[in-house]
Formats: sequence, C-alpha cells, structure tokens
Amino acid sequence: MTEQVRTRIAPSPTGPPHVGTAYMALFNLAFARRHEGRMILRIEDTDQLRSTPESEEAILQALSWLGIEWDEGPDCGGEYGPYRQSERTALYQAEVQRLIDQGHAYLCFCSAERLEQLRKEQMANKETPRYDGHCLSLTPEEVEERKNRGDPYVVRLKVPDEGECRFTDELRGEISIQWSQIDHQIIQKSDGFPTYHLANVVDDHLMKISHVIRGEEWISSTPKHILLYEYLGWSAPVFTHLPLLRNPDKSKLSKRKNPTSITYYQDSGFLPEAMLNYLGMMGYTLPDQREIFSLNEFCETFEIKRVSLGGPIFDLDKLKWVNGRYLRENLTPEEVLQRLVEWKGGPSFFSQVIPLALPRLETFSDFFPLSQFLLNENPLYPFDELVGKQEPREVARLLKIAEWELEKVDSWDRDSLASVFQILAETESKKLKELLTPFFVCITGSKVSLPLFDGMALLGADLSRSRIRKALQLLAENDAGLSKKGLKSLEKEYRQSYGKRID
RNA sequence: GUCCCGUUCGUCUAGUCAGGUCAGGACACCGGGUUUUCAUCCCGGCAACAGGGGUUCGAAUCCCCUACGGGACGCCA
Repeated sequence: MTEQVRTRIAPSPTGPPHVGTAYMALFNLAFARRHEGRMILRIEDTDQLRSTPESEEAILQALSWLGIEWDEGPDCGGEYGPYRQSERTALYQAEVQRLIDQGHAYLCFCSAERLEQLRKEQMANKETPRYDGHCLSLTPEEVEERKNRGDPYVVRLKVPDEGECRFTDELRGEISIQWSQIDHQIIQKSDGFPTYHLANVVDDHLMKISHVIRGEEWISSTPKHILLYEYLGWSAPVFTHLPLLRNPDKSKLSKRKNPTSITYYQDSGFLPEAMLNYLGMMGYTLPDQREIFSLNEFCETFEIKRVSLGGPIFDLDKLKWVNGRYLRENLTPEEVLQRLVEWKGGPSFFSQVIPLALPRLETFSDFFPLSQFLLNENPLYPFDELVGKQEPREVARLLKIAEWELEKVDSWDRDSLASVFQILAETESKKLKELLTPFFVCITGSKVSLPLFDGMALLGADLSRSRIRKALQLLAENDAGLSKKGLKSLEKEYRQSYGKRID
C-alpha cells in the first residue's frame, strides 16, 4: 500500500509574509487533506543574515489569520522535529560529510573574486555560468592542509558533465535538463550552514514528505535535488511545480510593483476567507466551476491535475468582488459588525488614535475627518495639493528616495520613521516641515491631519508604502514622474548619499 | 547570453488527456431595468483559441517550427 501523503510548506522568514507563500500553502493543504494526509510547516532559516524571529512569527500569524492549518510545525511540534532548519544543522553536516566521504561532494576554497571573474567570462562566451571544478583537482593532502590552516571553504556537489537529468513533473510531464547546465551547487556555506538545496532534500526525506508542491521557480534546480536523493540513497518525492502569481505586467509578483504582504490585505480590510477563496481560483477552478467556495469545499474536491499552467495575474478588482460577496452573502450583519470591530472598529484601535486626535478636537465630529485616512484604503487628493509650492519633479524625487529609505526600516514605529525623515531632511538640506508636506498629503490625503509618523506607524508599513507608490503614480500621470533615465541617475545619486538599497 | 517552463476574451478561467454543439462562465467595461441617490440585484452587450505549417472528412484539442511572455543561472530561498 502507498505511504501516507505528506506535503509541506517551507517559508523563509526573511521578510513580511508573502501572498505567494499563502498560495502555495493553500494548494499543499488541499492536496494533503484530499488524500487524508498531513501538511507540515517548516521554517527555512538557513540564511543567518536575513532570517529573523519576528518574520517567522509574522508568517505563522498571517497563515493562521487566513485559516491555513498545519499538522506539524515549529509551534505545534510533531514526530519529525525540530521544524526549524537552524536547529537541525548537525543533521545536515552529517549528510554533507557522508557525501564528501563517498566522493559526491568536495571542498572548495575559491574566492568570491575568482568566481565572479569566471562567471563573467562564461557569460561573455555565451555559456551557462557554472563552477569549473577548479578545487576538484586538489589532492586530499592539500585539502587537509588548507582546512587545517583555517582557509574558509564551502562544500560543493559533484555534478556529471555529460548526459541529462530526466524527471517527471505531475503537471508538466517529463522534463529533461542537461547536466552540463547544472552548477556544482554549494551545499554547505563557509559558515557551516547548509544551503537551501541540501537542507531541503535532507528535511523532505527525514520528514517523509511524499509530494513536493512548490513554485515554478524551482524547476531548474530540481536536477540538483534529484542528484542529492540519488547520492544519499533515498527515493525522491513526487514533484509538482505550480505557476507563479504575477504582477499586472506578468512578471513574478513582487512588492516593488504590488502589495504582496498578507498583512497589507488584512490591514486594508479584506476577509481572510475571501482572500483564500480568491487564491484558490488562481490557476484553478473547482470541477463544477463554482467561484465562491469555502476552504473545506476547496479541499474536498481538490484535483491537482486541474491546475492550469499559465501564470495568473493577481487582480485586485476580482478579489474585491469576492470579498464583497462574502460580506453580503456569507455573513450576517451581526457578524459583519463583529468582524469590523475586530478589524479597526474597536477600542484597541481607537484608543491609539484618540491621544493623537485629542489636541485637535473641539467636538466629536472632528474626530472622524481627522482619522479617516487610517480606515480608508485609498484617500484621494488633488494633484496640486500633493505638489504644493514645490517643483513636481522634486516631489517625485523625494517620494522615491523616501520609498527606498523606508525599505530599510525594520521596526515600523514612530521613532524609526522620525529618524528616516530627519536623515532625509539633513541629506537634502531641507527643513523637515517643508519636506514633510507632500508626505502628509499622500499618506493622509490632506495637509491637515494627525501627526505623520504616528499615523504611518498606525497605518502599517504596507499601506504606507502603497500610498507613496500611488502618489508617484499620480505624479507620473501628470507628467511629473521619473523617467527611466531619471530613475537610474537618481538611484546612483541615492547610493552615494544614502548607501546601498536593500530588497 | 544559456537552459527550462508556458501561451483561449483586457483579467481569472471551462473546454485539451479520450479531435466533431454559434468556443461556455466570472471580473472589469458599456447599455437597460428595479431602487428617493448610490450600491446591491436582474437583463443585455463588448470581447479570445499567439502565428505558420502539417496529420485528419474534421483541430482550441495531436505533431513540428516561429514569435511572444515568464522563470532559473547567488556562500538567497
């Protein structure tokens, strides 16, 4: 008899919870439920630099908000834990050692500079960039010596030079990729941590994952995984690569172009069940073509073969329509009231706003006009108000710089925001008051409002960013936007004055 | 640049595996009706098989080529 179906989602806690994660989670969950299996949540935090506990917490919370439940995970435990890769390093190191001992992997001492150089040359020669096997020629004695000397090293996977890797994707059929296209993948970094590829394969095996359902972006590295399974003497799971969610311009859904954080949708007033319903119709239709369905209905009727392969564009209009139907058809007015209060209609929210509004109040009726921007998804304002007395292009420039600077803020509170704008004012040699005017308008929709930094803190990072983006759009529509060229030179200027941009 | 994956209305998609009804539904948009406004709701309209070549009595469906789109090519995942 076949083994139990076990699927997993493996988010990396390196940023805000992404809708793509929720999308993958939904399909993994549905497949597991449909086949009376289990879904595992595993935290892939092998990137020591970028992973944070806050982000992990946020991901767990966002998925729970959506109603996605996992059977095993770092919070609820399970038979195959720990479920956080940073707590499993010994396991990986043992397997890496086994691979080295069996001659399937080797130590590499090459410098970043040499690798960079090599990559450049290969690109120039129209070849696929690939490690040239330089350190493969080291004798065991040399390796031992350099290792003892304390030279930093990584461990690479030995990949055949000829032939091809064939594997089956449940949706796409047979895929074959020449081994010569596959790099000698680093499986252990110089900090001793495994890379994704190694950790992923080891964990999927140890956690008895039967079906790997993941994004299309992984197709080209699947041969590395297949090879690892072979070398380690394990049988590989069934692979299914789902299409990627797209921006309206068809590129992979990204926060630069779209709100991608689950908390954005939460903060701007969407219902979790509507959100999940909408994600369920991306690349998929139920057998009876229903458009409104519960998570249970989705899971009970789920057939993975019905997934369609074209990358679906995330369409806010349709999401809103779905959400509207839930509000009107699936909830009673009492329930709506309750959900509204849970959202931003209750004391927990208003008690934060009152102190900010109070100095500006004469009567109660002053309160809502002042705080409406916190509840309004998209406050509107005229172009002239945004620009004020400043040069429109200068406003665009400041907004763009602020957008980049705000990406660096990791704790979104009043003080951090204040310091961002102070730095901005200093660097631009502008008075803070003058600098802030367009930001007041784009965040609150008005020149007269609550204190900006508190307001932004309350609004949250995602909503604030999207408003700056909308202001930039408005400027562009009025021929005051940044041209492609202007953007490039601004980026250069920005790097010099403010340092590197981060993702 | 190299490799891989994809391609049905503007968008999400049904139909493709087992070739044969005017290519169906939904969002958006447009028009009409209900409604003291608006919204909801109801009715109607617009609108697609990327292109070319095969196979076949017959192709959205099977095969090949081209174009276009996307992804991967990190000591990120």
